[in-house]
Amino acid sequence: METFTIKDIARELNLSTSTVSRALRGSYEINPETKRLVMECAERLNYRPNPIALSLKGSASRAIGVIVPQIANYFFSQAINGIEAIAYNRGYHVIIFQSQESYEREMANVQQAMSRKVDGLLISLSSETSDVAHLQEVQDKGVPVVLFDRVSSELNATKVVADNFGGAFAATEHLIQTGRRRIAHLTIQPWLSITQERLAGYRAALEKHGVEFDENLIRYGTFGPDEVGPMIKELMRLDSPPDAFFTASDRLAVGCLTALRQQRLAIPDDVSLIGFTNLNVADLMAPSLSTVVQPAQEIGQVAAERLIDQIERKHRALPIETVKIPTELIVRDSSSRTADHAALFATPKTVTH
Amino acid sequence: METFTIKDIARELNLSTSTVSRALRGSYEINPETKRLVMECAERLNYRPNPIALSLKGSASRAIGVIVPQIANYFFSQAINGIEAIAYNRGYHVIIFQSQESYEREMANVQQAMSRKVDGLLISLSSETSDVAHLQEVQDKGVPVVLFDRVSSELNATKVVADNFGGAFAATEHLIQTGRRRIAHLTIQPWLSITQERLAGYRAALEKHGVEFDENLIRYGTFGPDEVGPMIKELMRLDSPPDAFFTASDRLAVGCLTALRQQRLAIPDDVSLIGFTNLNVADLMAPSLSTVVQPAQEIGQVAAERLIDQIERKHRALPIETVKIPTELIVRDSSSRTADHAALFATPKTVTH
DNA sequence: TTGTACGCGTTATCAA
DNA sequence: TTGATAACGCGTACAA
Repeated sequence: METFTIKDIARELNLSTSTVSRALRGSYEINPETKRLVMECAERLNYRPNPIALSLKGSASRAIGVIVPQIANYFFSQAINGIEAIAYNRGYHVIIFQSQESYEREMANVQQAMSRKVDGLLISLSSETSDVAHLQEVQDKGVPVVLFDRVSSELNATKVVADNFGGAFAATEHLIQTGRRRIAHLTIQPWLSITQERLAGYRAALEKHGVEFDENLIRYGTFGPDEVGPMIKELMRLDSPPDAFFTASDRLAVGCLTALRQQRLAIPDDVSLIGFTNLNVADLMAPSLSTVVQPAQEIGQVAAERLIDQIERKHRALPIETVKIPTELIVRDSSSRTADHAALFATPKTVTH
Repeated sequence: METFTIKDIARELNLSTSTVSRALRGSYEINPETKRLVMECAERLNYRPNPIALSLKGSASRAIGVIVPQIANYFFSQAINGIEAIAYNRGYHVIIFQSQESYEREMANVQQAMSRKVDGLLISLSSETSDVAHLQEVQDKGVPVVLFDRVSSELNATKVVADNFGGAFAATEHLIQTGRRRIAHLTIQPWLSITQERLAGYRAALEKHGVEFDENLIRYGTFGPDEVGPMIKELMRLDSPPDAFFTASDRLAVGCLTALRQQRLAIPDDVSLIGFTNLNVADLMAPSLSTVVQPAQEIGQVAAERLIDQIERKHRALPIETVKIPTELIVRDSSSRTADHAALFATPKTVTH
């Protein structure tokens, strides 16, 4: 399976490369018979245009750059899955970069993506990023940018996000409706768009139901595995400790559970509501936890669709908008959990040994 | 942050592009003063060589292709994370392709990677792949190939895999030592290297301890969410049903648990051993399940290191070898699980409401 | 020590 | 309708 160029076809047919090129891309006036010959020959030789040469020439590279903070994160890997699926169907390749939550590295990524002549850029901002000048520059060069999940209001670009407000609202309301009043909210860096939207949803639900908002129950940060424990301990030592937890990530959820276990603390049966996880994680956590499921894959798909739409109709002005993908609240109530748990941990009944 | 070329530097300094090129790559005899000037100017303009032009020129593209069956799979996303980390440190970009477990698409991926002039290829075979001629061709063109996780014995290339035999052996032996004799093994496609190695480890452990091997307890396949249930039901209806499960993937593990729950079947407390999951999943599954943890990230790192070593010392013949990365067996015994579980599901003691 | 010219694969422009 | 040529950015023989 050698790789043939336009030259090979030209030589084969005693034509010039330019004629072959025209025939191949169907453009311009050309002898139908010549065209047929070229197409036939290209088919026979399994000719594929060299994307590198195309990029160098300045035309489309048919590659899109994707910059995420971390690949090894269920949300992002699912999102990338969605992106890749759409990109593949529409004939694009995906070049992946990790910012590792570093602003420096994100800027380097953007430069590298540009120098690789990507046709468009899909990015979820690092947690360190507040200034978006580097993305503005990309746009200024005429390369479409679509933000997803971690977005910035300072950039005038299409954004695709989960309905963070709605998800947080539903989660909080559910907790309130099951009798909780002291709902701790463990979340990530306060300046991220997703953090703010979730907090807003949380507050709105409290307000609607006349539950007092208590700043002491909110914890922000990038918690390492060893930092969640002390934080939980601190919360539980409050005069009026939490009777529920609503966390902004599956990492925090797991950290929270682990901490409670290690400290041999208990919270009421159906209280702990784990927010914003991915569907697979939700499955694994079942039957113990309720969950707001993030539509990771769908976010990736929609973002990729929007980006490619923009790439392919650069001339027309496409509307810049923010697309909100709905979240899903999976509630496991006390009874179902107890039943599940009973089955899982019961003494043997079916098996003898 | 415009992008400057070698030409800009040449014009700026009234030099020819070739002089600048030489100065930049330090090669050849060149006036130290000129070199200094060029370097200084390049620094000032934040010059970055255009990778596209480099690739077209035929020299290194400083990109490596990574082909995996699925990105949205904990194992592969972690592996990619490891790959990207190493690649980044050594100045390479990662272009990702998904074969979606399709042989056709894997071949297309390989072609695309080649036409993007990757300097090397890292691949985990699709489950449909048995013929590796497409990879042989890549090697024949002088492009290094490293296989990881899902490898083929038919290709003479460096391979990086988990110690599947050892992990399966340890897991099975643990089950036997805790009194189990009817250990079901739920696994994936029988022709995959990893499947065979794990099965061999399982059998070796049985043999060592004089436990009879029963073909009826082995189940192969690509089980969808709805297929695990019936399979478990079937197993439990055997005259002598299993008293333990050893599964080859976290998906199967979760499917198995869900099925047991749904069917309200119970197996003894510390019996179900879940094999071959990734560390994060193991965390989530705790406290209920013992686990053989796959060193996904490390596999990715080692594979990337080997590949880049081969890329950068193409001239010397590097040894072709198979690297086995150890697995880790995390055992949760009955008592710890009970304690964990008690903390997690206990009636409230710390919280009043 | 430095400059000129060519080629990598392709497309666009202009001439035939 | 087709062919020759320049250009994209770079490295490198070869000439100066």
